[in-house]
Amino acid sequence: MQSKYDFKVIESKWQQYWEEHGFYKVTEEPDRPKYYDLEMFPYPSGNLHMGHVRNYAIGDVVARFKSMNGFNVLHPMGWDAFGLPAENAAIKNGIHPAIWTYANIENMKRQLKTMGISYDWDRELATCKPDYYKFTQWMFLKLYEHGLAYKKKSAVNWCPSCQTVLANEQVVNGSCERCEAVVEKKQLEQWFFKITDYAQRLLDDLDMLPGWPEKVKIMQRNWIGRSEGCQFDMRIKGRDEVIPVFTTRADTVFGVTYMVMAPEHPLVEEISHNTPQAEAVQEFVAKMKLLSEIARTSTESEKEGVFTGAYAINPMNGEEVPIWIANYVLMDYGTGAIMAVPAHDQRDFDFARKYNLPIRVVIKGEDTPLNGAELTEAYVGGGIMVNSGDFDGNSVESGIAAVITYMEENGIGQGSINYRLRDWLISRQRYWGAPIPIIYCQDCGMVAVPEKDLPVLLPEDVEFKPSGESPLNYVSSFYKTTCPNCGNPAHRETDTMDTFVCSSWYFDRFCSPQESEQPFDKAAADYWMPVDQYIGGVEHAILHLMYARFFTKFLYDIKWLSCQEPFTNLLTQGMVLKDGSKMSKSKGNVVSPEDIINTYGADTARLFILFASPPERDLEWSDAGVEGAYRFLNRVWRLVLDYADLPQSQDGEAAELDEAARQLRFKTHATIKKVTDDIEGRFNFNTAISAIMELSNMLGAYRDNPNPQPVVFREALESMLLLLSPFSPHIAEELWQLTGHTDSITLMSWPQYDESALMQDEIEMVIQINGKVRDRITVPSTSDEETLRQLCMQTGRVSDQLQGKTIHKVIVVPGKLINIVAR
RNA sequence: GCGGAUGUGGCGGAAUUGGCAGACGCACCAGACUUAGGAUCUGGCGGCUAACACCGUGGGGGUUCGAGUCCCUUCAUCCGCACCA
Repeated sequence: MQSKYDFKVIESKWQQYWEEHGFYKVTEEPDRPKYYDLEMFPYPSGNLHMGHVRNYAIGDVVARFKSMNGFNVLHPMGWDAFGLPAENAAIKNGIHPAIWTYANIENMKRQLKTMGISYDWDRELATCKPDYYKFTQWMFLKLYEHGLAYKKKSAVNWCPSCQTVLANEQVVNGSCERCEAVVEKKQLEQWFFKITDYAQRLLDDLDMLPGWPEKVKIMQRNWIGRSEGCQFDMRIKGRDEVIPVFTTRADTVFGVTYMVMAPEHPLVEEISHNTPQAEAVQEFVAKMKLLSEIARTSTESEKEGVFTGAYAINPMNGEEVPIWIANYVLMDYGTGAIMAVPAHDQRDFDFARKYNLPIRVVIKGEDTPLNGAELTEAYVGGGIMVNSGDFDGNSVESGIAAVITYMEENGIGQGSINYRLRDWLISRQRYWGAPIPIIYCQDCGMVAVPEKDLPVLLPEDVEFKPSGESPLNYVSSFYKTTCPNCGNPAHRETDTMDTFVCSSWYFDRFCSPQESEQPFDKAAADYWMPVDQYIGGVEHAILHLMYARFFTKFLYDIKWLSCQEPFTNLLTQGMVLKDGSKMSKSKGNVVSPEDIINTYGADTARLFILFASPPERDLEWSDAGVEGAYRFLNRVWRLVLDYADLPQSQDGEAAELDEAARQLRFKTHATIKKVTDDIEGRFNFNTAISAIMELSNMLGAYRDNPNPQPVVFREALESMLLLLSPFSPHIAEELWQLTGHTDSITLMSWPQYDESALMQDEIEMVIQINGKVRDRITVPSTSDEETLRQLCMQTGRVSDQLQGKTIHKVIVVPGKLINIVAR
């Protein structure tokens, strides 16, 4: 016998077998329970990395496990194939993004296939293919039709050195991730999706997702950032305009001593015009414009501002207060202007102290001074309203309600809710994305491309240069078109869509990826959706998962989907680390999955990565650990080959089991139970694998038994292979065949444990004295408490320990321990 | 600053409901087989001990017959958000 099993031969043999027999192809079967198991599809960067391996290994265990448990499992894979790296490669190396992308997909698919994952490759999709992005454009049209896609002027990240717009993700600490130039803000006409219309539902429905990690839900809640308060108008002294403000602290409205507008506020220029402040205001506004978003809004940067020369009137008490502009007020939250209450808001307090603005206390807490000058910091706690006219005496809570009611009754303002969530900017001035299907006609204005004209195809012959504009601007065959309304000359929108748009509905497409007339077949989606288990990195906790939820709700509203949430259960896997930090080229600590699979095989790679750590946690890569996994599979190999010629299992029980056989049978069924619970209940694959190792260890020990009982042994061996098969499917298939089976192990049912095998006649119990383990006794499992009390006193060690002590109490935990409390 | 997570042998980790701390694996040590071993098998392996005992889950305190697990407090590391009115 060879000392090492030949994984190369075995793995390619079974991969070929599965493929030839169409093992993982699925169709809707209304009579069977479905299970949609999905891993986040990758960006085709060119090579699989360990994070992918971990992601897909986890997903494959789930798929194979569910399949063996009778579910009709949909387990597809595809490519998030639009995106910047392809275009950057084009700029740098002169390779067309499409060629680069498809070559990468080819290579990654090849690598993925060597992993032996149970994908239905017939459903493979790539978001950059016209048959896919046709429907990404369809999604845009539907949103546009329902008023949820709109265009507005907006500040975007602009890299002055690359001469291009950057996505938020490409801005690292205020600088361009590629050239490290400081990113500026630039005003551009941009397309947005009105995700804010769904803010409340996106927030509320998080409660319908018990299968999501609490961490992710909290992050989404914070991101949506709902806050309740009220909005009211401040009149400007001597002018007709009013400035609306939003506050969560209506109870402090009598403490307003100034107000602040964002420097970008549209009224700033108006109100400072013709005042002595005009010049200072213009200077300050100009200065702010030059700053990056980070430099402008960071908590670290000092608060700065200037007086506008204008005054506002507090509608509650008629007081005039100066209007300032300052860096700490943001144009895109609330109304872009605030009432400032320095006594009860730390930011206002800091600002007031710096510019010597008055501070008036209107909430009296315990031991807080009533004189603003004595405050050392803003008082933000609870207390009683003071200096607030008729409202004095109210608590913070009742005061907020009372002030809002008063405002509503007197037409001053009203209760209002604000969200931190912003609309989703989907425009990209890039080539390698789905073109936004809009046409501009001189006569008709903005016209949506009719559905029948989709897809708006990306032209192939394009010149790539970093110009700050979409390369599509320079392709006249694309740019120039005719108006679908009037037929006059018109031009196309040249922005393409953010790739997050493409990934917001791909899980729907997987249900029926061949559809050419519609994005997906409703019946198929009704059968498969929602995704039962979604698995991927936590880095997508907010953006991708929020956008996908938004799309799902929208598709539900327009009656294309019947589920309101796309992902019932979410597993966020940890990172794969090497030497304590993330694998990266710059650190030189990258371990290549392809090398590992070549050296040890896919079964070993999968087994190690699942064994080393539970899935949610970060995983420290260990070459020695991989060796260990490989050794284990070789032990299993030898163990099975040693006994491959055992007789087939017989019906019914073996006549009489000796003690060793009973123990082995107990272990077999205990392992089935443990592995099942670990996979199903909590995805703890590491402990599931360790349980299989224990069973294999016991089988190894049993080989020395002079009187082995073949039926029990065979049951143990076969159970071990079945339990191992979702983790390391190739070796399990091969050994299953070698033990005389003709059907693939993939088609077998998951083993069921026999409750009666888990019954033990005798159990070991721990005896504690005052909580410390002093002895153990083996007793019949049926012993009653009284018997146990007596038995435990009789052991030598216990009676020694009890010398000279009085027993106060004896606690019996059935099946576990006896604790004698003695003093 | 706010929010979240984690902290257990030399290492990765286990202990699921308050009940034997350290399963399983790695590394290491000893032995067997062997011309040989970086293969395989057997045994050992938290600290301190000759042994008994004692100590031990980041630190301190508490609840309990009993705490890695619950409560209070504190430290460290990591992640997310960050002037959100």
